[in-house]
Amino acid sequence: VGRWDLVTDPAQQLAAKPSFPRTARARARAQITQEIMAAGRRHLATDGPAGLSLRAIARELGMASSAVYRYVASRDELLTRLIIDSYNELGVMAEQAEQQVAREDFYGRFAAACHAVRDWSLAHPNDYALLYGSPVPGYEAPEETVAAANRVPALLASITLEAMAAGRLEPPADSALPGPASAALEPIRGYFADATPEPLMLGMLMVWASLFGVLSFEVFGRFHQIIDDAPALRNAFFDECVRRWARGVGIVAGAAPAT
Amino acid sequence: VGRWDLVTDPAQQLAAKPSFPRTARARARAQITQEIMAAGRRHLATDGPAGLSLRAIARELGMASSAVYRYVASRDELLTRLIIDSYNELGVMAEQAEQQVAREDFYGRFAAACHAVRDWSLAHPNDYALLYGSPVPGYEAPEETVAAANRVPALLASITLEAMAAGRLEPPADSALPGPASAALEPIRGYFADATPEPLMLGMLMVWASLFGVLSFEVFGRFHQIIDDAPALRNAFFDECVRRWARGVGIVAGAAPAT
DNA sequence: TGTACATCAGTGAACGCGCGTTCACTGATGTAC
DNA sequence: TGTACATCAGTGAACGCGCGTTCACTGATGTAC
Repeated sequence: VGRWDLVTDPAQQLAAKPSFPRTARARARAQITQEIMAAGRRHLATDGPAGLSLRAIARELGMASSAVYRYVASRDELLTRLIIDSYNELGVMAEQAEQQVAREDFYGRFAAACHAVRDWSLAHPNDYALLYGSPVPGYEAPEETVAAANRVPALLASITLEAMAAGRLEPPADSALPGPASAALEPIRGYFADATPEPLMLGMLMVWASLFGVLSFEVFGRFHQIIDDAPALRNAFFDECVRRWARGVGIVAGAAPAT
Repeated sequence: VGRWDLVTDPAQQLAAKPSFPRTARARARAQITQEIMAAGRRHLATDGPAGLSLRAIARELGMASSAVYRYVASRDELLTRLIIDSYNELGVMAEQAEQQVAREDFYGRFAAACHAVRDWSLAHPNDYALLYGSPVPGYEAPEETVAAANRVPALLASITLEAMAAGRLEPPADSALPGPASAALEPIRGYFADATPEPLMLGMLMVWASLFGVLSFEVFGRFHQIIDDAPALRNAFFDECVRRWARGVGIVAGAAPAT
């Protein structure tokens, strides 16, 4: 199914460092590093990325501000690590939820992934803002982040592509893309099999963007006084969105599974 | 067409203050106020909302930092005014573009509005971030902003509703919403005529969210290495998005205008 | 098992910077008679 | 038209706060022989 599965395994990333700390020092180091990250995420949650401060973290952990530099090279490096962590946490959430649905229930898998993304986003609004909100001024995300960032779109795409391979996509009556629109997809063409129809590729991109469009609105409070705040109703609204997104790529709820 | 036209007229807002400055003092005041706002937007553009600083603005205008307080009560007040200004600028852009299309060309009007929003967003990425990016930590947008914020969704909705009234909507085969999804729409029901089908209302919300979802991705650089960076191709991609959004609410390109 | 040396965590002071906001004050502009 | 008073713009110093990062240093932990 192409290059989508380039997605890095978080376990693999950790394995880059010696797999388990042997000495007391190494163990302490691992633990404190984690405490720093956790404190960082807590600060993110109250002050936003611009307010993330090494000094504040040091204060919270009861150490001198200079001591943090034993664990983290700079504020930007900490940001990068927090970003990668969050992307992976979100990705794992979505992948696990999707795994628990019967393989041939493509709509169910799609919906499970979307809902998992939403649940994580609502539960971690500031981590969400870090990933999908305004870029942090003066901070340029390094390439290490892209693999983690791709997990969710890769998951949604692979569900769709598997459904297509299984002949279970209800082809939406989309005519071929006009030339320039087709050319616009050039950078990602390599990710897909040649047989993948371009309108479907475009549909997948739109699903991805729309999903995070709706979630941004919901997480950032822009649905206030527009959609009822009650969680059950919000959820029902989102359900309808999922249904339409799925339909947009030809995945239809309740389509007869292979018997 | 309901309450959508509650939208405040920016001219009206200005008219709250004496319409035209008579004395030299008043004229100077108006001008300097505008310079402060302009400098504010420039700073927003380089440092983001969290970096908006009254001192920096004062420095840029060559005045003492305390002098700014003659014009602006606080940093938050300045933020609010910048937000309202930006919303109105964006709204005016979209409305003007939409106005230049023949009234019975509903798809054209819809597309013109979407493209105008996009053009403004790409031209003013940091103003865009202020309006549609992460909320500014510690800042709560006051109610005065909502009227201005509603201009764009109101415009898109009114195009759709006019098309419906003109019998020019190709009704998408959407079944009625399930109960909870229907209940979720309660807060906005009053904005629409009773005859407005609920799936259409939901469709309009999704258009709104998806539009800004795609724009956030584009403005914040998340399409980099995914969609070709060439402006013409980006534009073609967006065109396709517009087509699908329009179709989602039953507005079809090239549908025969009334003859 | 014991010792000598290297590594590393953590300290506290310092540098140099920025911020929002207040306050007492000067001097110019506007207004009422 | 001229004068007396009120209004307002703008100053500069100050308060109290925060930040990232560096540096020389102490003392504990790890390692090679």
